[in-house]
Amino acid sequence: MPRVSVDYLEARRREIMDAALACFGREGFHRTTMQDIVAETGMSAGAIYRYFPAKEDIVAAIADEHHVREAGVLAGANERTAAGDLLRDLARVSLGRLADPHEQRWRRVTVQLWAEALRDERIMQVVRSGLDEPIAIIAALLRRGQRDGSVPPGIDPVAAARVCAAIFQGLVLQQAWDAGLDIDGYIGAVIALIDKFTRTTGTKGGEQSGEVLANA
Amino acid sequence: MPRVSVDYLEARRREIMDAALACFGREGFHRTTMQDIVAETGMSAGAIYRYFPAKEDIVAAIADEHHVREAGVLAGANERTAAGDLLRDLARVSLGRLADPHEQRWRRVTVQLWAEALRDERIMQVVRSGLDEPIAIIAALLRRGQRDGSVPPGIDPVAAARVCAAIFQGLVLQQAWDAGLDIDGYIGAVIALIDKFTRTTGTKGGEQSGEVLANA
Amino acid sequence: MPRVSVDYLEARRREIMDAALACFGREGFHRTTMQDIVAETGMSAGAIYRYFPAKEDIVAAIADEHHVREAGVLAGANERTAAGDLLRDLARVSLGRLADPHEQRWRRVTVQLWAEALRDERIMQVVRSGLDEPIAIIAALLRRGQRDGSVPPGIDPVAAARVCAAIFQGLVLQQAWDAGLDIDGYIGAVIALIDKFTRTTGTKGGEQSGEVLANA
Amino acid sequence: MPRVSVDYLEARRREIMDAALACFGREGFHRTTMQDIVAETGMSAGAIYRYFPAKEDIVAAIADEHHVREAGVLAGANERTAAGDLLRDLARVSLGRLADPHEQRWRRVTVQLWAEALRDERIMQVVRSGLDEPIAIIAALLRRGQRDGSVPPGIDPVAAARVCAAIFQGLVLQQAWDAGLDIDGYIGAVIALIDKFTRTTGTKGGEQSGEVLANA
DNA sequence: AATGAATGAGCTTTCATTCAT
DNA sequence: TATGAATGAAAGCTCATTCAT
Repeated sequence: MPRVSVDYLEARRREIMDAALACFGREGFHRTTMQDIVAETGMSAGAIYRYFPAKEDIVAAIADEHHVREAGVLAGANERTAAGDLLRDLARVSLGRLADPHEQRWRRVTVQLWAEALRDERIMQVVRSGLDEPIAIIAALLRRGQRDGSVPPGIDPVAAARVCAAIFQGLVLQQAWDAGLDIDGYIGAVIALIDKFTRTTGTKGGEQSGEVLANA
Repeated sequence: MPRVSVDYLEARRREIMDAALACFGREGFHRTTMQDIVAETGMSAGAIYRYFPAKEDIVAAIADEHHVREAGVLAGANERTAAGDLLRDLARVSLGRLADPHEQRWRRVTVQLWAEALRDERIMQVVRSGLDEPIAIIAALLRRGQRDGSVPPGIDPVAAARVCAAIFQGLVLQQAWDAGLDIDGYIGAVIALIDKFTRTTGTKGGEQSGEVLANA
Repeated sequence: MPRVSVDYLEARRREIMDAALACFGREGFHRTTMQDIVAETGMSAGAIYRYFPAKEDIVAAIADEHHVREAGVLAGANERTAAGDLLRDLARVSLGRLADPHEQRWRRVTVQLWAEALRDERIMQVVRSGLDEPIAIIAALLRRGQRDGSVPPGIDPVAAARVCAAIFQGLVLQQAWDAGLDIDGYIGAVIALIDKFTRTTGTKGGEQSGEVLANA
Repeated sequence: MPRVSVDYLEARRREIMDAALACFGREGFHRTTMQDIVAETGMSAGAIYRYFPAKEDIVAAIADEHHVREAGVLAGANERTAAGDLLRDLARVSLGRLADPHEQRWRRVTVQLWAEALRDERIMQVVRSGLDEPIAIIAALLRRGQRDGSVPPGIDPVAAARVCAAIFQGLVLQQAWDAGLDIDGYIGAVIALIDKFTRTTGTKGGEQSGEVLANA
């Protein structure tokens, strides 16, 4: 019989992660001290260690949550839509999400995680699967497009998928550096690129609604 | 009259920066201790402090050098070549450079710098000008292309330039995570994209030599 | 009218002390945390503090129990038996008791108490009376032996009693370090020593039964 | 080329160990904080960590030194003297050494090491060889005595050697508890015991000089 | 009465930097 | 000038104890 509800424990964990997210975004993982997180949460040091055995585990938990959030975006991408339409939708949704001010806190932490992955295998696995999964999905989508003729043949689908991922990553980075970045303009340029790259199959590319994806 | 020659001082500075680069690439800025750098150089702690007043200044010097190296790549890009050709060359040269094994050490440090910029204004200025300058150059190039009809109108040149930069940044990141990445494949996909995007002006896109740029 | 019976309270106290004994034997007083004891008992932290106001008091209670157990062994030693016989019986009973596997848990804790006595006056008093009482009993016994001629004159009875105590203490220590120690062999050597030291008064030393002592 | 002489480094290490010895004797290993040792040495925390990588290593170094000191006492015991004489000399020298006020600091630490051995394998090995080596030496000596008839047959030499070790250990413990203990009286009782136990071979036991042992 | 989450002082250890030699 | 031993503030983490529920 737990003295406090599972919800309560979850809420506490959330509080800590939110506080850590704020601190990490501000100062980075290494410059953020446990005291900073203690101060941000208003809890005591001991309380935090009840939920996370070490500072490192808070970072790992942040990395995991990051991954879960990113992974959700691509969840509906296997639909039977035309490749070009799907690509456009993916671009609109995944890039468009960066415009949400509620998500802004995560941008800076994402970049920190990229760097941290280089020296922490645990985080590397998380961020790498955060890259490999989208690449696999997009490559499959491009392969399908090549079969139905909407995507030019003679292009390595995986390499092209990497480019798509890069277009996403670059925006994350640029927006982390400059929160005021014109994301809609960026999306416009990306859509234009896709339009040129994929053969439109009836519907006009630039006017697609984003509703092909379930969880927009 | 200086006791030791300027060359000697330069050489020592280089030694320190090389050692720091190795350490930073391995462990990141924060996990690298001055003792690590001391051990890597074979010098004494005191000697290093004679060349850099603080650890932070070594990082800043690394950031500066990083910027100088990156900036060089775009130096010859203002030529009067067709926009599409120039873009292809830029892609080949700047992306192709990442394949050079001698440059590999820098990749991991570059990603570290991206993260570090978020909390160090000094580094932010360096990395941001490392982004803004290419964007300005490419945007100008695209604007020229739009004027001569080789680049589609109705696209924000700055936004499109950002996408180009993102394509570069994403590759840097992906290669930092996986040194064995297929860079040539990636370049192929990028060139294909450019081919679709720009109207070829006589010469066939995919066969351009990279010699338009001076310092390849 | 008490809510719970005295027996119940006693039983819980016992549980705690048993758990503490197990923990202390394993990890020592200082390395044992209250959480260890909580886990070992299966009770809550609060419950334990209801029975012992502080960790220190558990240690003190253990010390007290230790003393009570040891003191019992010598209880019947004032009998009017010949000094040599009594010494032999004391040796057999007090040393022989160490062979009891049920008592093994206490050995390691005994050594811990010896060390702890050096910095805790409360424990010092307990362990010192655990030494002084046997010394007084054995010294009296030797003095009696000197009067009746069975023990050599010209020997300080207290010093000799200290040697007897040492022979006991040394075995405790050696067995704490090595639970597989040959205790019977050790007892044999001690008996041989006593045989040489005391003049046998009719009965042959080595064949004495241990039943002179009441609580064997 | 070391900046400071080896002697200097040795001296610094000594200082730390002396300070630690004082602290450990006063408060035990666990209650002694690094700050205590810092204060006792007058050095800084960092300075101490230059000589010992962890607090545990100071304890281990103390244990090692303890062993070296104890081992020295038995070094000359393989002489061709009569077993009884050798035993008496061993008793006089090893027990007598405890009377030296300069050695008093070690007594309390010895008892701490006994307890610590129970939960630290590294220390266990040191203290156990500090027991096993004397036992081996004394057992050999007793075996020799049994061959030449000066020691009673039918006694397990190893068990008897354990008893001798116990007589030493017991005195260490009792003196740790009470620095004012009458050591000479104790030695007298031990010598009397040896006299009864071993057949004197010409010289009268009680009058032996302690000079049989080289390093008294 | 019992619980166990919370507290926070205090622990060991690290490391950028200094400065006597 | 170069050295590297020394500094000491500050880091991450622990754990005896409390007290709202």
